[in-house]
Amino acid sequence: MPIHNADIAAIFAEIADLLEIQQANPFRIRAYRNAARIVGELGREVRAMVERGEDLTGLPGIGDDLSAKMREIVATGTCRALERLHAELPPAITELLHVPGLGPKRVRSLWHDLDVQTAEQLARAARDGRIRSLPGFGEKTEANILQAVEAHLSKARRIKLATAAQYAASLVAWLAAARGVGRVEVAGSFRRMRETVGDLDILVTARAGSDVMARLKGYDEVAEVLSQGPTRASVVLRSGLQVDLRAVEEAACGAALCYFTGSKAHNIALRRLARERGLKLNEYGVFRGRSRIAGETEASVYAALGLPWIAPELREDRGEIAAARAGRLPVLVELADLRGDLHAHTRATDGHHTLEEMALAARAQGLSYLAITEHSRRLAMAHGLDPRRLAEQCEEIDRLNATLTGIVLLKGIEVDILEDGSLDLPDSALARLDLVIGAVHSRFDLTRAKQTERILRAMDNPHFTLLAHPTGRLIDARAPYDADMLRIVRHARARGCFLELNAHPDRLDLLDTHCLMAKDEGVLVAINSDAHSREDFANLRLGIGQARRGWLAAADVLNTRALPELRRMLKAGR
DNA sequence: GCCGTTTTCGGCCCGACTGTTTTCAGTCG
Repeated sequence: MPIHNADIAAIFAEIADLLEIQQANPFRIRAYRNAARIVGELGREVRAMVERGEDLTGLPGIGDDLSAKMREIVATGTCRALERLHAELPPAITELLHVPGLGPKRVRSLWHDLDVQTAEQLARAARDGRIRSLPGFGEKTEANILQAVEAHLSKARRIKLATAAQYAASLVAWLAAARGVGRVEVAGSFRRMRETVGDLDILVTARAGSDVMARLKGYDEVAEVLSQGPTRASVVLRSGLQVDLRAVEEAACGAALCYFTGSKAHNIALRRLARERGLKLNEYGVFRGRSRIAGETEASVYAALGLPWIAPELREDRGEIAAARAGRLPVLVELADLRGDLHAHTRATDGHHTLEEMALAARAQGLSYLAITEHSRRLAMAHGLDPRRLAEQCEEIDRLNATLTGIVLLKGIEVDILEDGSLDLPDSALARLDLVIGAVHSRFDLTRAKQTERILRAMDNPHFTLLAHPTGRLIDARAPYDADMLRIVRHARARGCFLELNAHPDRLDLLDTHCLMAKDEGVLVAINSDAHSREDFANLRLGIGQARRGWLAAADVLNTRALPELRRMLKAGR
């Protein structure tokens, strides 16, 4: 069985959990957690690195021991350190660590004193009133545990960024009207534009005597108040979404925004940097001794640490601090840089609006060109186009382009890549188009070798220009198909093709790590809405967020080009 | 377990809130 990075990351995370329950050295635990994160976010396959004999200790936070364990896992599928821990601790006990409110100490005493090993046993013990008698526990704690484990068993998951945005908007408006409140900022993974968020972290600047904490409690979507103090509070909304609110004075706003935006790993790295300079960084500012030397703006905080401001999307401890120190941070692509959109549908297939309606909506979004790329005949459910209907649409586009101002429609197709790597329409039909997007919509179950070959072969078609939603994953709903993304990226480079970053909120595909890979390999990425209705162009901002997380600058994005240059680039690859 | 302008050992980010405690441990972000 081939070992993927996610497998290695899962083993390291499990070792960290088990060590935590054993109350091992916290920094040893952190080393494993850090390694799990590094491996999980790595664009390259560790397996391939091992096979090529590469030195894994070059990865941040990976030393001799962890690199040996990674090689062991690649070779055997497991590692002896984990097996040893399994012999010492019940296998399912790490699940308890993931119940909110339970940490290593409590899990340990629940196991030792009550023989609780699973979430189900925990719920039963709480219902039976057996937990309150344990030292350090009480009735209140027992009730909290019961509630938390029941919520845990009913699987409260991370929610998609676009969904979180809806909840955030109305809550922000509500809090902004509180007495004595200045700024209201949604921080956390939401601000870092992660594709899913686990909770909403909201920062407000507030004068003394502000009623913002009370106002949060009074929000009509609040189902439960988890904690509440003078400067921070946590509530759960009826949707199950947790909201953490933090209030600070204006002078600490920048430091608090840094702290509350994270990521945790980025914060730790910043604080280490501060210590190295004899400073202290916390959510109130940067301090030399007792005097605050920065904190009102984020830029002042970074400046005090000798760094330029770092965009939130980069704050994942993936090398951004070193890049900032070296003056090599990318100038990230922005929504305003997009000149056009290269993937959209109309009523001709499964879209909801006409050609003209889509064109006008794209123009209203500030775009100057829009490629119409319907599904091909294979997708019968979507009423995909055959050569005749495609030709008719092309004529309609010509007629429309003659009357439209400020926007140009391009002729395209989102053609199915069939199982053998051929395309669902004949070359004669593809030849007259401005661009051809190839997409995998079937047979997600092929082996890695076959799936990869299928896509490479499709790219070999001389008319192929752009690979749609390259991994095929649907966030939280469908895993990516198994394919060698590095080979695909390199083949795109060799063939003069491009990769799509599909901005649909369920897709956000390419992933951020693949954007980095494409950039490293010199392959341009097209940030496309895949719009099926006029409203969908708004999703482009999600794609921009994902691209920024992948360190892309405007020059790394295909559709930041003005139309004449874009046409030249599309032609060059064919 | 990692790492180095405090360097191969001895450090490793920092503070808020809760509940069970009579001064703080545990957990979380």
